[in-house]
Amino acid sequence: MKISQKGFYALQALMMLARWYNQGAIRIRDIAYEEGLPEKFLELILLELKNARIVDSVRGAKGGYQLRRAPSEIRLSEIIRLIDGPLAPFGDAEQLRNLIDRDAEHRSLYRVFLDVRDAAAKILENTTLADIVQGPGAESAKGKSRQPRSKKKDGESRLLPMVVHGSVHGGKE
Amino acid sequence: MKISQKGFYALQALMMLARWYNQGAIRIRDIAYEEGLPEKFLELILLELKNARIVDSVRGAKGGYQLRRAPSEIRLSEIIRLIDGPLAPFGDAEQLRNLIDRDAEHRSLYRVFLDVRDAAAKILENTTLADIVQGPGAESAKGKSRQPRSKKKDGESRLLPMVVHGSVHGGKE
DNA sequence: CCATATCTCTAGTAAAAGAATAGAGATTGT
DNA sequence: ACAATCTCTATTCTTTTACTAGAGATATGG
Repeated sequence: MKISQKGFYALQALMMLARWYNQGAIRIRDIAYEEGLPEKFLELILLELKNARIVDSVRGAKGGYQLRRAPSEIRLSEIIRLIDGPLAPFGDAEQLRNLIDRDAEHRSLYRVFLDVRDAAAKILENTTLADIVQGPGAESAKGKSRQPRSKKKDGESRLLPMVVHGSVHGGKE
Repeated sequence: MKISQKGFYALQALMMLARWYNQGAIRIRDIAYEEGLPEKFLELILLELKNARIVDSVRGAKGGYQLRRAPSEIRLSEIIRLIDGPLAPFGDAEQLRNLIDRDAEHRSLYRVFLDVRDAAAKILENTTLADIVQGPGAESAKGKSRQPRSKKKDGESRLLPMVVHGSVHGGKE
């Protein structure tokens, strides 16, 4: 199993959305800027995550993206499988199980591959976005509560809006 | 970590060499034929394995390849690292450890990646060629002794020589 | 010592995957 | 209406993967 740059971008973006869970939609541009990702590329990634029903979009002005489920309900395995394919280091789990049954000559090698994939799956199935972020979306069993995030200074993003005329858009204010 | 076709070919070839451990050199052509691998490609792979001191070659007529160490001394991790790179699903272990120290924002994600790589490493470091073959090279602690291999019928390979005028070349007869 | 078998080594190449970029279209807020 | 956003299709550039080709070096056997 290999996590591509794209897969890593997806995870970064989702971590950010998890931190802002339940606080309204965030624009692609802001995610790209904050995480330092190529905007147009991120666009495609978010679209893919949307089609996979992991995130939701709000279109038009004041639009953006948000998680469709709680961070604790989104497993890393799901994201990685979507973007980068099977967790197995060679082929996929089903294929490996078939080969273990049918190919006597290489059976034990395939078994090792399957063991590796099971080990990876065990970790990634049991880790959710909530486990790897701190912030609104973080209340799982495993996050040992690390450093609080640093405040960003104000640019033109909607992420830390001035209090001048209202709070964060999308929050049920 | 992803095992490429090339990596799989390497493992197949080495498994075959392990089965024939201490029984003399085997020609590229025979390995390719027996395992159904592209000969010229396998040539490059074996060369790489040779430069990495995993196999040894005998040049000239009656030449071929053989393992340089006992199958029980050749770990799958070594082969996979050589052909397909680091076992980590993203970057490599050292890089991940650095990022865990320095990148507070993504620390816990990197930690998960490192956990996955450690799990894979644990398996692959502890599995040797002896564990996945049956035959002369198989005497480890874990192989649960599976089916004996099927005999091949005689073509023009040196693998099952006629007893007509001498035994297998390279054996210390 | 020549012919043949075999490994050695350097190039090349076609296809796929990876990592974006571009731009027009659809929707919504004001 | 108009600007801000997401939506979607296409295109491009680079790297990696998976080979293939062929000349060179070396050993064996006769």
